Amino acid sequence: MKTSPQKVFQQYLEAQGLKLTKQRTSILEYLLRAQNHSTPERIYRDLSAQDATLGRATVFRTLHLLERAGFVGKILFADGSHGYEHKFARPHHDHMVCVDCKQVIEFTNPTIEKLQDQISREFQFTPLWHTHEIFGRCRKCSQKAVV
Amino acid sequence: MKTSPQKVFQQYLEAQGLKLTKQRTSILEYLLRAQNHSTPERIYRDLSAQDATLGRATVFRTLHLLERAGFVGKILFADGSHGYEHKFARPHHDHMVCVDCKQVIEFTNPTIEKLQDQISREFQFTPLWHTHEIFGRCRKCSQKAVV
DNA sequence: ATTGATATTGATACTCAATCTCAATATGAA
DNA sequence: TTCATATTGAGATTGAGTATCAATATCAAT
Ligand SMILES: [Zn+2]
Ligand SMILES: [Zn+2]
Ligand SMILES: [Zn+2]
Ligand SMILES: [Zn+2]
Repeated sequence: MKTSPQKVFQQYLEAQGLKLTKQRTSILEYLLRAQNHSTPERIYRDLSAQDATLGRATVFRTLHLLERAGFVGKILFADGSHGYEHKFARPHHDHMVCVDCKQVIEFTNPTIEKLQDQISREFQFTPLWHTHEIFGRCRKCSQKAVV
Repeated sequence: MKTSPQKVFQQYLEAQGLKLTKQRTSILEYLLRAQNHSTPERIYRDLSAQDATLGRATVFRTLHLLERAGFVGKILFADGSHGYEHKFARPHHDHMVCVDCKQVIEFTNPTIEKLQDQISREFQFTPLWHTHEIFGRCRKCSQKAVV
């Protein structure tokens, strides 16, 4: 039995008494397709090129819905803006963001994750999620920057 | 010989060919005084209560100036907004932010810091700064939330 | 202390992302 | 097919942050 993201989303909506609409499907599939991290504005621009009636509000509403459901996560950019990435069949990871070329490198470090839990426990803090981003210059941009 | 934050700021401005104004001093001192992390809007509201002529733009400009100089750092809140904290005579630290009462707990973990450098090295990434925030519920709010 | 080049300021207008409103529409259970 | 209700999109609105620019403050040189 195969559980596609679409199916999982559908089941989530059903469980919440919400409806599956073509807009929601279309935004979900955009995120599944996307290589880089997508901004709301970019999603809106790209999708409304296909379907001119798509509303900006729906894009924001759907992203919030997906975020609440835990199907997408935020990524912070160096300028303070942010984008989204889907979390279907992808383990938790954090980001290194190049301040020059905006490239995003994903990393995972089990030790850091464990230490975060340990620190939380020390403070009797109940962790729900975290943001861990290293800003700097990627290999290529580091070399250029020396010049 | 004592170097007050004010003195350090003054010297920085001088070195940059910038001028020391009463607005800049006043914003710096607000940050030094502040216990909690201050938002631009809060700073503007509080300071303009004293000096009704203070402009919003000056608050933003000064915060950016202080940030560029490395005298203040950002803190991210759970709703995506952010505040500032001064960095005079305070070692680097990261944050745990309570999603209920908004309380901010500061933590330091040398192992995590070292691991970040190590990861960066692996990717030949040159780290400049990082944001590491754990969102969740503080001790008090965790207890309430069980109810 | 006065002068003057220039950095700074604040009022205002503006931008842009994100949200709100609400009438029209789509969904899906019955 | 029906119909209660969840959803949508156009357009208005908010709110944080920025740009403009004439008036002002700073500070180094006199
Ligand atoms: Zn992590
Ligand atoms: Zn790069
Ligand atoms: Zn740190
Ligand atoms: Zn709390």
